[in-house]
Amino acid sequence: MARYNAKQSESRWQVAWDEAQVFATPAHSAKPKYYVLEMFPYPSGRIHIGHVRNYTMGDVLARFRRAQGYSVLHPMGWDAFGLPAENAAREKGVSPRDWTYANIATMRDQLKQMGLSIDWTREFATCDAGYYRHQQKLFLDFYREGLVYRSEADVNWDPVDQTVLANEQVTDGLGWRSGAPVERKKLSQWFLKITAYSQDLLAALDGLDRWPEKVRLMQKNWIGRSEGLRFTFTLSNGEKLDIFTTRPDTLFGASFAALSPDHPLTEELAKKDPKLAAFVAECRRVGTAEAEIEKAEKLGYDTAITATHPFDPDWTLPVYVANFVLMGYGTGAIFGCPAHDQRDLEFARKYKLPVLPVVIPDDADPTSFTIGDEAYVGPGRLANSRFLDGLEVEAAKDEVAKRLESQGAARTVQYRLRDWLVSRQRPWGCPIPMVHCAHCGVVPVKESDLPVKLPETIAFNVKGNPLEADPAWKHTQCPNCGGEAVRDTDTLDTFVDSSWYFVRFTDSHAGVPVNRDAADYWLPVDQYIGGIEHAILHLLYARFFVRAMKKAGYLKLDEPFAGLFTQGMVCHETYKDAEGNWLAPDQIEKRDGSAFLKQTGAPVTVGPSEKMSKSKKNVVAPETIIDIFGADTIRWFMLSDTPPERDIEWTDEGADSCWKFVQRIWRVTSEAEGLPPPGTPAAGEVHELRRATHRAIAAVTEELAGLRFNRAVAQIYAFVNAITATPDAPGAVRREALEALVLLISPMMPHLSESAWEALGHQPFVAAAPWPQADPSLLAVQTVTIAVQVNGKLRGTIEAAPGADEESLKNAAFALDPVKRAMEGKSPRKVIVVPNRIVNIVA
RNA sequence: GGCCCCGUGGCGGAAUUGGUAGACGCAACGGACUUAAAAUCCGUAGUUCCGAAAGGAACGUGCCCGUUCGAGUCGGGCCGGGGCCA
Repeated sequence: MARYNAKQSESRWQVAWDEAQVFATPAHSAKPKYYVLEMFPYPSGRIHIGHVRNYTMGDVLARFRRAQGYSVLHPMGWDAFGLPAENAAREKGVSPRDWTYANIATMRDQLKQMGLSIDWTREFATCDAGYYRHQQKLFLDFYREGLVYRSEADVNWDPVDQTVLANEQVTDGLGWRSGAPVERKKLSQWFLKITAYSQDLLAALDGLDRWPEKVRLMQKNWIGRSEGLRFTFTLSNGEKLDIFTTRPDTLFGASFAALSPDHPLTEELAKKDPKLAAFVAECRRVGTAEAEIEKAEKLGYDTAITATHPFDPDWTLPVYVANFVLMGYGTGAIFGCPAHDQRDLEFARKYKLPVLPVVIPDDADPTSFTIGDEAYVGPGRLANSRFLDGLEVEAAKDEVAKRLESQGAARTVQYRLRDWLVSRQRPWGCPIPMVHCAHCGVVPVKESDLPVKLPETIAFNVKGNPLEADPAWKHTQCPNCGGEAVRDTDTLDTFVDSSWYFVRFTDSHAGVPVNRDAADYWLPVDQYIGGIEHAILHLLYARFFVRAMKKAGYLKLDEPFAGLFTQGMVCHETYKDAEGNWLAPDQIEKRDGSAFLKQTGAPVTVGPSEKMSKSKKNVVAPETIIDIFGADTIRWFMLSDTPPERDIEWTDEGADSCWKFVQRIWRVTSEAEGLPPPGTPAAGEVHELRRATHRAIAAVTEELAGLRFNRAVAQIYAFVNAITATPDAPGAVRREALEALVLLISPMMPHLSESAWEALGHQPFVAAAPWPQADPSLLAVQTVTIAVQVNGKLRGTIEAAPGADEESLKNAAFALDPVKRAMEGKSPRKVIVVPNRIVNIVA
């Protein structure tokens, strides 16, 4: 019998599926719908192994649900705008458009070689004008709905590259490309009003019961709801200062008040105080990332103004401008209680301000309790706080709020979530469809003039944003007055592109952003699969977008993704030579458990397994694996052993063993001679292989439905072992087993299973064959093995019919030799019998 | 610092959710087939101790304590690793 030739078989079936349009999804179907989606890739150039893992999982699910009788939508597209294309353009002198589309062509080919059951008729790239024109329309609709606004905002400014940087592009205060110190700069920017949905985005998390708890928690923390009190200080210069605090209970521990450097009052004071102006400028030198501000040394500037304590007209607090107070949070002004807030404490220590504890832990002595280097933020009772003394923290908060409400204070809810700044000073993105007119101000582009297309050629030999430097593109007429005007030269954050692509897939060719019928039918996505790195931003933005699109009349949907699965990364051992240079796996050869450089035989240090990355060279190219073993082998590897949410380690041995298993299945299933023809009933035959078959069907079905691919794989191994262990099973039983095997592996190893299906005498396609059904009568066990314990220690087992009565089980247990030995000189005090499980004799 | 997750053979991992710990796979070892190798097939295998052997005993899921007839699973405390927010 010939070995299975994966290469020939795989390309043959890929062509056949394509010609027969097996995976094209009809717009309408009487079947129930199932929308499975993997996070679409950025077209970086080649598929990497993380993509393989992600798309294999999605494809298994798509094929499984299709076989179960669902109408499955399983599309693919390209998250095609973004910085790498600009870098390639700058470095290689190609156009970002050509570079991107060439990458897409390569990667599409690679995905097809994986045998993914994708409806390619729905494919699009976000850099297609046919996609982003609709995004521009959505932007204008959101503008009309009041969900888009323009505002001054602090940005991280790279003075060398003359560009705005995202927080992630700033490391240790330096720009990631230029290495220059980043400055804070104010620019007029476009915002999406995600905070209009803070409460809804938070509350709706509870309903996402098919999301990982971890992701829901991360989103919850990100939205960051906190309840607090807004009240007013009267200042010595006669002004009022609004304060927000989550700890009104600590008001008697206050030792200062502090303003943000960006507070309007600060700006006003700075006009008359050059030293303060200099201090503010100094604060702005740090980037905008909160973590960075947090890490920076706490600095303050004493304004010489004082604030009157709301409960004591004779008690005044110094008012500082402090670098750690954020204008974006609360009112941009705080009162500082050093004893119970770490930042306030650091500030107070530096400026020698009093630190008075007012909350005493229950187990501490109020007279001796002092604060050292750490603020006390735990529970306790109030002290040193006049009328609050003795109250618990929560009661004290209430009491303060109650008393201050008469002075105009209000209990308020504050969120950490900020509005979404979507302006990017980048040329390879979706142009913002707005025009700036000297007479009319900011004017939306007319819908009939959409799309605002990117220029055909983008010049990269300029400082700053090439769109800004392109007069032909930039200058236009005002849609309002027809006079001279300029386009907004910013483009949208690429997270906007990925916030609604899953909607577009429901009808990628519609002349409007959303075909309402298709969207209503297919959405929400039933199962979304992708990396945990998108747990916060992408998923939160998509959730917001669906709400905004609903408001604009496009959708009736509440949540975009009913089910979410976050898969783990693919890792590999790392290698270094004697000089500490990283080495690639294909440069290494292993002998007797040690590693050597292939070329020279020099010893190699084997390091820990880490996420595959170019910098550590521990990458394995999927196309190489597919070339050697075929797609089914790499797919099987991605599903085996490691639970899908955990990091998986790629090993050559593992790949070999998957390849061997492909061949084993081929051997087992291609021996069809002597079997009765397809369709021969096995019902009525009694054989242990029949029971094994139906147990396997039941188990694999359950594991696949729960996305526990590694356990499904283990069940299939066990099933194949059962088949080879019973070579003389009756023909009909054997046929039933082999057909079940082919059907069960078909979502995971689609090409092999088509070939095996054919070898078993069937017409193509197994990909269109229905999922096997387990016969419940064959799942019932014939005998159960019952553990027998003496004092909780295992002493033996007994075989019994399921549901055997307690008395006979006890008798059988006591009859066991090891039990007799263990019971010597003792008498049973109690016997616990758990039906079908265990007999435990307590002596 | 707070919150959350994880810790099981040489390795990846199972364990019906409190009931026989180590399924399945990798690596290893023994055997069959072969001139030989590869491939394949059959078998062994948690650790330690006793025994010539058949077999038997003790220990065993990061550590300590607890609840229970019974704990990988539940509770408390610690150690180690990771994540998110500070």
